[in-house]
Amino acid sequence: MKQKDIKIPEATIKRLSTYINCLERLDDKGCQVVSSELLGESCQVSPAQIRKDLSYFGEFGVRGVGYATKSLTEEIKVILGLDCIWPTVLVGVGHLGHALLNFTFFREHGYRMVAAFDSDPGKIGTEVEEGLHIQPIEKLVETASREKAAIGIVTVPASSAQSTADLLVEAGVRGILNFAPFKVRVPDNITLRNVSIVSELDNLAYLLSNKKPRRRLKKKK
Amino acid sequence: MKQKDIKIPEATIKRLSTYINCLERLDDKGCQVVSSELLGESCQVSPAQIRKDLSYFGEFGVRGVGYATKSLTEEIKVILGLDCIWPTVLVGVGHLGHALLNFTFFREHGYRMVAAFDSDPGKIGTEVEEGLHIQPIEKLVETASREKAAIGIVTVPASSAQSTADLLVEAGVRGILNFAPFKVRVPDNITLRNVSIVSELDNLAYLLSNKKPRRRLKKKK
DNA sequence: AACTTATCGTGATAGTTATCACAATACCCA
DNA sequence: TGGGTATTGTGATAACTATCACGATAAGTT
Ligand SMILES: NC(=O)c1ccc[n+]([C@@H]2O[C@H](COP(=O)([O-])OP(=O)(O)OC[C@H]3O[C@@H](n4cnc5c(N)ncnc54)[C@H](O)[C@@H]3O)[C@@H](O)[C@H]2O)c1
Ligand SMILES: NC(=O)c1ccc[n+]([C@@H]2O[C@H](COP(=O)([O-])OP(=O)(O)OC[C@H]3O[C@@H](n4cnc5c(N)ncnc54)[C@H](O)[C@@H]3O)[C@@H](O)[C@H]2O)c1
Repeated sequence: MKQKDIKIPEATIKRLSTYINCLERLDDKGCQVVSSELLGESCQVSPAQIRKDLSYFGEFGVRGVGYATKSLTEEIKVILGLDCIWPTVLVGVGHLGHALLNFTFFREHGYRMVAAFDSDPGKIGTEVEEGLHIQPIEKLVETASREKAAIGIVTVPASSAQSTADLLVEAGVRGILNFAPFKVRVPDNITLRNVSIVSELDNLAYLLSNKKPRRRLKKKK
Repeated sequence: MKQKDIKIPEATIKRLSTYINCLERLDDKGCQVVSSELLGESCQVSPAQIRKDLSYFGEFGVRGVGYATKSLTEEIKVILGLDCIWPTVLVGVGHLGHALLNFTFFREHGYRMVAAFDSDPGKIGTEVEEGLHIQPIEKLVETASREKAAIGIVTVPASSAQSTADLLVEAGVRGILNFAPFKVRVPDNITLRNVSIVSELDNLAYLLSNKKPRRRLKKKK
């Protein structure tokens, strides 16, 4: 095991999250042991990359054999902090917010939606999910801090993103996942991640418009 | 202007997409000219990074002055291929698909949703957006190729992601944006991008569980 | 026209991440 | 029990990306 506190590449963390998925699927197929080669095949990552990623955190495999599917899954969950429940709140129950609230995957993977807020009076009280009623934005600080929400998801329009983030910080959340196309500012001790679906599509458009049939990039100089 | 065909960092492309956003907001505020410093301030990127990103594609600024807000916006759109319309189809009109279809941002930025498909007979014919009716999945190849769809968005369950991607390829799309948590395989000449919202949250969970109050990362060795 | 100021464009440099290659070693079987 | 095989864990290396520092230069000013 390497020592703690060396910098772990962000890309490694992203891959670990996908490994869990692939491992669970392989486990469903009856695979009790996986090699880095097989796992790599299944999640389209090179075997060496997988071993390197894991080696940042310890030794989880058996040389000559591979990794025990179930226990590796658990180990990775521990690494990512998914072995506990993260109380989460969502602000802005519009189209996207509604989709996220109904995304069962989250619940199955360590996140618990403890409250949802919106500023539209017409939406207050609506049940968006088993036992979860939309609350007025004015209740955010009170409710979120009472529920000890650790994560806040922002799905309000860009123009309200900053004020929403401010409320979440006031309520004591430690991390914010922002879907609005606006770069909000938060204090240093708050972890912020932006998800830009538009950028993903734009990236696709870029690749398509610059890909001439069969052209190969990578030309040096 | 540097020569074409050198490798552009993917991160650069992602940033260019966000620059457009910030530039449009600055333009709304009446800023006709922006310096890399001001733009950097607004989108939380270092001025040097912005200049470097742009320099991959040409010289767009005026030394001692800055960049003309409007024309830089247009230039970046050309770089990303957003100066034309991308006919796009979406498959799987569930919670997420519905949100994406109603996301006006896309329409305003060069993407035109030309068709939406689902396998649920109960959904066929429903109007999801001005003039856009859900079609049966059996019509995908016919409709998408007739409409010359270039991009396909996959929002079906993971178990159907591969077969959906196969249909899109058959229909002649050139790029696929996949939201399902399954690594689909496509031919070499198809551009594929995966969007993993779960990974984003997991990344947040990781950062939160490893951040001790006030600890500073970056310790060497 | 020379001088000043602001800010760009970019080569050089530092830092980060991925790939490679192989020593280490657990299991299997005779 | 010892030799063969498969597959890990990791140091070294290569590739990529960001940062820095400064020369270049356009516009305004005297
Ligand atoms: N729809 C998508 O597919 C999609 C994709 C990527 C990003 N986004 C971004 O996500 C955000 C939401 O998108 P959407 O399509 O769901 O929009 P939407 O208009 O459907 O939903 C926004 C919701 O936020 C609520 N709201 C507005 N101001 C608020 C405030 N100050 N406090 C609390 N609630 C408030 C509104 O009442 C509404 O219910 C936007 O910033 C959008 O750019 C959406
Ligand atoms: N909801 C979210 O916020 C969210 C977030 C991230 C990723 N995702 C992923 O996006 C996908 C869709 O999620 P969702 O929440 O919208 O699910 P959903 O069940 O609400 O929607 C899936 C839709 O796909 C349709 N469908 C199923 N099989 C199909 C097929 N073979 N061809 C065409 N249509 C088919 C279904 O009829 C349904 O309408 C899933 O893979 C999910 O993991 C969802």
